[in-house]
Amino acid sequence: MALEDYPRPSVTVDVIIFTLRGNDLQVLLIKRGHPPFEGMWAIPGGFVGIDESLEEAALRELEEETGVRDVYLEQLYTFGDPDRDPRGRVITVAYFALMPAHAVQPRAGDDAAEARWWSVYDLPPLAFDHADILAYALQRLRYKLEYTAVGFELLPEAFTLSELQAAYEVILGEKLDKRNFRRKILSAGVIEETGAYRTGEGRPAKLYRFRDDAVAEVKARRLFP
Amino acid sequence: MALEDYPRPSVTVDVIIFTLRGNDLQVLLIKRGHPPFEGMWAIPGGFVGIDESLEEAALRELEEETGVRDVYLEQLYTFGDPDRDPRGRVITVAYFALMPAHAVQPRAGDDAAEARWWSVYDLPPLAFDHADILAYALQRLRYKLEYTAVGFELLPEAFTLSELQAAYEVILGEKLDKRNFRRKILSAGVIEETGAYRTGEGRPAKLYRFRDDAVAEVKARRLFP
DNA sequence: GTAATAGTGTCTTTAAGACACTATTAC
DNA sequence: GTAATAGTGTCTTAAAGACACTATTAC
Repeated sequence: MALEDYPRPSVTVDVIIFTLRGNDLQVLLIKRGHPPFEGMWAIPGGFVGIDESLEEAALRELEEETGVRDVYLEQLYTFGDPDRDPRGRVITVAYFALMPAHAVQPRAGDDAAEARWWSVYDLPPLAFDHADILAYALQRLRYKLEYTAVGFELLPEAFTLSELQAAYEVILGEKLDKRNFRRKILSAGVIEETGAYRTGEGRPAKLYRFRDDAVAEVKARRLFP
Repeated sequence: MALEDYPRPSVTVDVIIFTLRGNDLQVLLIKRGHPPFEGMWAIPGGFVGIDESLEEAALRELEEETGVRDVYLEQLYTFGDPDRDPRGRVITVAYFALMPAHAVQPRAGDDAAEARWWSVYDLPPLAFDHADILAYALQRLRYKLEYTAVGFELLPEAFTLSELQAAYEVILGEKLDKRNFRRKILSAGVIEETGAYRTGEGRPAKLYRFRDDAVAEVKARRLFP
């Protein structure tokens, strides 16, 4: 039996793009310029080219929306409910991306009337099943934050420990103890001083950078030894 | 632009079916009865029906190969390299399933000449990119074993602590300390005595069962507090 | 000096990891 | 009794979590 004998679904990639702006965790959404769900906000995405890998398609969409290519990108999950798109059978492979806010000025792509950042804590109604996809992406981001060093992907190259702590607090949605936070992050050996300081109100703060030679994954505590 | 204006790939699901047999971690493979890769071993799978969700397709494949439906099933990853299938563009959504060995007698499905269990530690050459998929599935299984209770899905309803420990050892590929293992698993509160004993050679052993009301996920040790 | 933010140390509790012997059964 | 397997406890070390004050700057 040949490939053509089976009905083929359409396949898209959707890319949830997270960033930190103004001490808030935000996500890039586009306002749909065409039906279905015209005028509603949606996760940016598009069809996978027939000669393009899934990751290439995700990188292409990312670049179309943000002009940026060199960021953290990870496959999240594949959503394939038969009725998730009113136009027909569309399976979407969701990715999520992390980028520092300064790196990017959002642009509206072809199909979008408008593109802007939204706080993950104050989202508009979303098209398709995109609310579910975004909720899952946020859960995964929080989870990874706790046992890997992906958090640094959201910060500029140099940052203070207070800024880093604030980033963790806004993503996790909880307050952290300053002394424990510093002890743990410094003993993990994943950051180093740049030698410079950030001045402003109050005492100047040491600037740090992420060490990309650092082994950034911590062994989960085993449930069973 | 309508859906039909974009070229559509074929979409399949592949299901990596793990079990424990004879103190070995094994996986169900089928011998391909048709080209491409005719005569080679492959992960069971098939095309997604046009009105079928991805999970339904995976459950259907699972049932075709094993006759079993009510087992642990989890989406693993979606593989979509443009040249992973010589017939054309085929994207596959991989799932993995865990089942106790006694539950199942493998059956060859339509496309398969033969189906049998293989030790994950002694696999034949595999068709397509299935060696990569299987390696990734094994990595994920080991990882999940350490911080969730999925391991029980591979065991019969009642088991002894020695059997449970042997299962963990064969999956993780390392020896575990008996006293520490028992202390940890009992204090986790995820199993309970059935009241019965297993007799055989040596001292009879208490039988346990998994408590499905148990909260079976342990907080990973945070890299950052 | 005041306001604002950076930076620092100790104690308690909990879990991990190393380690060796006794108990119960069939024969 | 012997062979075979089940079952049990303690000590040391490492990390988590709770907790409050001093240091440095701009004004």
